[in-house]
Amino acid sequence: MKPSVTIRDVAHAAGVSIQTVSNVMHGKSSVRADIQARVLDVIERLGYYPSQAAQGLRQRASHTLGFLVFDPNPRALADPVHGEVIAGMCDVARTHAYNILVDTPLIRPDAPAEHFLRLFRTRRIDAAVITLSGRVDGHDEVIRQLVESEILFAILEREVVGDQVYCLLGANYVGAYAATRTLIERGHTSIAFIDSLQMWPAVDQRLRGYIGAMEVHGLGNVVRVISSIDWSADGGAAAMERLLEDQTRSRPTAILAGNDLLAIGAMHTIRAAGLRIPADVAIIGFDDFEFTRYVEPTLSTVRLPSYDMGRQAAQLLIQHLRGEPTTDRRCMLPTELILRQSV
Amino acid sequence: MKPSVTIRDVAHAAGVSIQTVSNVMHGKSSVRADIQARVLDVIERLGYYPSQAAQGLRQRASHTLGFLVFDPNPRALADPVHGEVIAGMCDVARTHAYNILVDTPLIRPDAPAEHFLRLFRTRRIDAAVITLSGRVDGHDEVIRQLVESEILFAILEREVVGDQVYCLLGANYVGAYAATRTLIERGHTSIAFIDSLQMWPAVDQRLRGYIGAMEVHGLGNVVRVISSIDWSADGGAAAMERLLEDQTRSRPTAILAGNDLLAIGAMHTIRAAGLRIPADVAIIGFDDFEFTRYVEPTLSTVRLPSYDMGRQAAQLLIQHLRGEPTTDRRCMLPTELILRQSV
DNA sequence: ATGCTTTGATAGAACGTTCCATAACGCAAC
DNA sequence: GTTGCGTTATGGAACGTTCTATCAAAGCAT
Repeated sequence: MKPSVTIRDVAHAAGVSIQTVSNVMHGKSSVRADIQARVLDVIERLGYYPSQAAQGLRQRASHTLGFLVFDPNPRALADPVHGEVIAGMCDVARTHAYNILVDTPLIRPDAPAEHFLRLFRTRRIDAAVITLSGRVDGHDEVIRQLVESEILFAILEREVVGDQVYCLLGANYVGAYAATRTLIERGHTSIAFIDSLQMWPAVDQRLRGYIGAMEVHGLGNVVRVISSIDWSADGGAAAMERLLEDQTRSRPTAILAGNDLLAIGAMHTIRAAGLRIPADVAIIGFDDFEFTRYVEPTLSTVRLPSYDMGRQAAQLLIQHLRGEPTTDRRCMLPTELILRQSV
Repeated sequence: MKPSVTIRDVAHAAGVSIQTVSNVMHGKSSVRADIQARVLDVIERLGYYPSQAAQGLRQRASHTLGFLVFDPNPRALADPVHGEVIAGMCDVARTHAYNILVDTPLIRPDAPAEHFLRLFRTRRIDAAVITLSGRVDGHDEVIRQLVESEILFAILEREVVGDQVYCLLGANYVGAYAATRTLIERGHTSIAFIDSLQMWPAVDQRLRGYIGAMEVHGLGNVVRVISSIDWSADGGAAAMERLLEDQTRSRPTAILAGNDLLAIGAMHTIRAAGLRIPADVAIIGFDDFEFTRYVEPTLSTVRLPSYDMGRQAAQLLIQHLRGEPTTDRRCMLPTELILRQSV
């Protein structure tokens, strides 16, 4: 490791003061044109890059945003949805000379938010995008601690009130409404919704969107909801079985599933029962997982704006950090209905 | 933002010197037990967290590893394989008090590696795990620049020589060999390999593993390779069509595909031709994409140790940074053959 | 020429930590 | 009571930058 070039070296080589070099780098104060050119030339020649640590120390800012996934599963970061969020954050961060740090916490039951808070307290990150996924009991407690710590963060798919909190929400209600309406417009009148017992706030809105559309189109009295025990394909398959076995009501001709995994499970059950998709039963999922494009028939779904959420969240946080005015603390981003063969 | 507690505050409140507090935090030099207890108590009470920036400045180390994806596609980070690597890195990093910074570069044709190098030069990261994916012409040039810059990094699925370079490789040869042997053991004698014209070093090894197994089992004269134009499912489907149309040779009864996307495309073609999987044609893919578990029939595949690669890479880099001896610069991790319904 | 404003350059003090060398301490041995 | 020695504690410098305030020079109207 060769000793690195400092601002002092540049100043000396260019025959100016340290401060002048700093001014040239930031363009804050005005510098005479010929001196500026000389300094820039020296910077280029010596290969000077300012030390991030020194800048951070002096400016009391790390110019780094965190992406923090609160999930006990160590592989949670591999979720493609998270990947899209990170990609969106990176895009925005890069244009503002910010960096992205990612982490999943070591969850200690007695202090669940400790690991996250440490990143703020040590001033490793200035702000963070936080998402709580997986089955953890302490979600509300974590949020409480984060809000209490007066830390700047954005949270995905959750309504949280706080002075320094931004909420990024997908338009789950609208998405489910549009999906349901589309099914109705195509002539379906018997449409069921596959829910999950495993809580996830965004899905409440999906359920409501489904119910809303049914009611508006005069189908409020045939609303039909069945719950899977979890978010797995197996759970979806089991729920679908119960739906088909129920002799008290006519077989649904269309399904809206709470997410794509439930949908894929339901598809297996439907075909195993000798029914055709979409001829006998049409189906729409939620989330646009990668596999929706590769199953047969390809699965229609409601796509969440994960990438845009990442972009928007990073944008808001950086604006806030710079003291620029930001739009509302609550930001809803549009979903997209993707129709494929299953409808 | 309330002013943060500094080491000076702690020292003052505990009636000791700054240096003693530092010693207590790091346990380097020995501190008398009663004083240690008193200092720890004050740290706890005041909520002292050392400033990462100040530590980094003084120690000339950021205690941060980068995960850098060289890919022109801004959403490249959303690739689940990358997600697994990140997750693995995070796990290891956390236990050593390191952090993970992720980035994709803004690729300037004249200076492709510039964006990465800047992260090192500004001492934002101490080392990095680098992966080059997607179709970029300048891959070799990037690697050349990185090696030349005498930077510490690990690279995935690529053989690179350099004093400060670690290569993390999946056992592609062995994986392909095992998959082919399994097919042969199940009685297949006409086995084709679907390759891709789009280069990707790891796949050369897969092809060789296939050929190797064929030759060892006396099938060297019926080796059959067909190339897709790219890594897409459509490309795989087209390649499979050509394979079926070829009247000069008997129809293959088993397929080994260069990756899962090619495999999924091939599956569509096979079924469209009225053939059954696996009864008429068995198939094994590569990479274990998520969708392999949800297609029908479920796809057998060779799983790469992405998560372990992330772990191992982070481990090696941190050891190197600490001056501890490391194992070989070239580290090959085992693949896993996952047999599902398609065989 | 004189005073007043503007522009450009600079010196010196922070920022919060760790490294280095030195000083104080306690205790046993002479 | 001095000497010697190992153990603990500390003061001051350094890390590389930016902030604040000051100062010199130059421009402009009177």
